[in-house]
Amino acid sequence: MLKEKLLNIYHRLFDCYGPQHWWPAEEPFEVMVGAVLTQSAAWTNVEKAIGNLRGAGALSPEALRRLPLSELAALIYPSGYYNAKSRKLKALADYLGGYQDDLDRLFAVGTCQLRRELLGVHGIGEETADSILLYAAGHPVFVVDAYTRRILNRAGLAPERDRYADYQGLFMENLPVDTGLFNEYHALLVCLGKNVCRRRPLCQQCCLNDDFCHFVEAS
DNA sequence: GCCCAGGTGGGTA
DNA sequence: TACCCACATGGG
Repeated sequence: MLKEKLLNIYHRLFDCYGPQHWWPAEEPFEVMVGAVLTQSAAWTNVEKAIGNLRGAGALSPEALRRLPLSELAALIYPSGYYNAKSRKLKALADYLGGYQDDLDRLFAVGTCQLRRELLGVHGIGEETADSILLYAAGHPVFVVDAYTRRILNRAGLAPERDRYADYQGLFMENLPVDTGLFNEYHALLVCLGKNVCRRRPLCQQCCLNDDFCHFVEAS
């Protein structure tokens, strides 16, 4: 029942919005940087920050390690929380140094161990770790973000406990464990979240007025 | 001027 | 474990 609902929602979203081609980045390291910078920030601001990094030739672990903290903060200024995020990017770059910046080697680490390691890095929490696992490393883990929670709650499919792992389990225990599916599904949820009730949380009123019902409640 | 965006870490009870 | 708060820019 739940399996069918989740798959139904996915197919409706895909039919409406089409493939999302996530993550919007040119290479895995850019995905990792973007995953940190997008924390509680609008993606348009993140794009500016990444553009600054690229323009400064700072879009590599080695360059980030070499760059003074204050200069890094200045480059990522548009993404907000620039002091906090510059420290986070330094921590990420330091961590990658332990793998000689060899991302292929890093991504070859088992999913569970890699996730534990990522969570041990300052500034990488569950969503950021999973975004890196899925969109940079290609491991089949489902990413849970604010949109995912809101939409699931609105659909009456909220798990018993309001915790990251419980939302994640809902998808991973009821869908085929498939990187491509998880990639597209999460991207489509974000797309729906941005297109519906953009200026406010999903609510009773908007459910009556927008196309949210079309995707979720009718599933 | 106010609200919010693809969160996380640290402190406190 | 469960809250609370700091962290900050830019678009609607």
